Amino acid sequence: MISDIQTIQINKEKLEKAAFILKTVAHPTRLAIIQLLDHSVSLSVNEICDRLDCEQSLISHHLINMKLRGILKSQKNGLNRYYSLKEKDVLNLIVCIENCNCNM
Amino acid sequence: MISDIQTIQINKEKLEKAAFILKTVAHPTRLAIIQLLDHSVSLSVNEICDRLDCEQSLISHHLINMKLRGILKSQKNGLNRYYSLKEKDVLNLIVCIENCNCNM
DNA sequence: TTTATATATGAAAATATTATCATATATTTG
DNA sequence: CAAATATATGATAATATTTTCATATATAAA
Repeated sequence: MISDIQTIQINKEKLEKAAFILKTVAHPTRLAIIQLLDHSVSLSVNEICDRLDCEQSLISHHLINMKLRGILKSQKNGLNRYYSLKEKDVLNLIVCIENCNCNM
Repeated sequence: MISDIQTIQINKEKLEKAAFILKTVAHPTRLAIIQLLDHSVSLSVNEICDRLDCEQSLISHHLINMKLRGILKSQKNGLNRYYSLKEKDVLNLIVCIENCNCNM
């Protein structure tokens, strides 16, 4: 089938999913968490709080949110819960943006 | 200098910029606009409205916003204003997400 | 110069996200 | 078991984003 130049199929559902992932990542603190986790196997909530100099509850909310959205996974060990990247793929996003010359 | 495993330098300003670009793109309608523009040299506001079945003023807001943030550029011709991608690089973001298996 | 058309603007309303705080829960240790 | 510690939870407040609507502006055409 010859596709009409004017007719680009926009898959609404796909775009919504994409936007959803992007939104999850589009926050300085959450990007920072992703970077931290990229450099270690896993980190406890408190370790992340310390490194980012950020309040426990706020970090917890972010972590749970990112886990819920499929970007992180976690594992409990004693008192601690260790979070890690579930999808290393998200790191590509960060590389993309860094290479993106959107001049601001 | 030997870098400490524990000490990953998080560049706050850089992350804020990255989050800013990501936020700009993290919206279904705006992703759709980017896709449309990727497939044509440029499109007028009305053309975009029609294709996305979306109200003029809303699209206009989105377009102006994306232009302001360095993702689009525009050119006026008579009554129309034609928008186009300023940075083809942003398309990589979309490819990244599509390849990202964040399971949701 | 009136009329029609395309786009922009700006305020207000609707909605979503993020941060804060107080406290709950779970686990470990003494 | 009581105390200490790590994390989670949930309500609320603070902010930010998105949508809507009414209208302004600019250009073209009759």
